[in-house]
Amino acid sequence: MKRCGKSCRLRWLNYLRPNIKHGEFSDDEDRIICSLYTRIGSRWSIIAGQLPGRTDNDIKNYWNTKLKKKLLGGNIRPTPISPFLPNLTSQISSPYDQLRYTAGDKVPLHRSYNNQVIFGGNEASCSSSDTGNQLGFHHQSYLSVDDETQKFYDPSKGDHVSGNCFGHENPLDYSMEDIKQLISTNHISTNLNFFVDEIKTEQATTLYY
DNA sequence: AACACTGGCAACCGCCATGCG
DNA sequence: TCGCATGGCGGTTGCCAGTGT
Repeated sequence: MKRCGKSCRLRWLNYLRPNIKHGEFSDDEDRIICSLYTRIGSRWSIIAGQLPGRTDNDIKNYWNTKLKKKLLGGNIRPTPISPFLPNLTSQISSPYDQLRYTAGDKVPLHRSYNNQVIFGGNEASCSSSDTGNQLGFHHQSYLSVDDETQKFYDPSKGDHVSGNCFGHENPLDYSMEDIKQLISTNHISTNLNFFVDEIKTEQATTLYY
């Protein structure tokens, strides 16, 4: 057959295997893919795990060829200016982010909340510390999501905070438009990757979930 | 009709992890 | 512990059908 074992295996896994779903993705599947992508980036195998019958390859192709364009209208916009945020005046502390921001720039798509930066569901706290570190914010505390109330919990206040950065009461509630906005910044996976790097190098000291 | 261009998708590549003798 | 085979994964390539000129 002029095929190596690995190639055959791949063919089986991605195409021939029973119960593989071929054809159009449903709106629900779109939503799940988008939601997970904004949270974990291009971890296709994990995303595929949430979509029975879909393979990682399938989802990767779908994202790259259709979904991304569908969401962004084929136009990946440059980082927009968020109306939420104050000007950055603090010192940039991360060499990483010096490539992206300079003092006085505005930070995209994160609402400043008592010097906290918020985005993204349960990752809010890690993202806030991440982004905060990048941008040189000085955090007094972090926000975490309370599993029972599904609200952010601010330890510094000892209280819950309603809503997410898109104004939804449930911090885990995102519309497609929200996700579209998040992705369009082309910023999220970078943030998460940066944070993962911090974990790897043991620079991260606090992680809430 | 012929050619160029584009988009979708299966397949490939390279790297890393794991299992096993 | 080492070396090899295999598996898993994300990024990329190349084929091909459809579309435009």
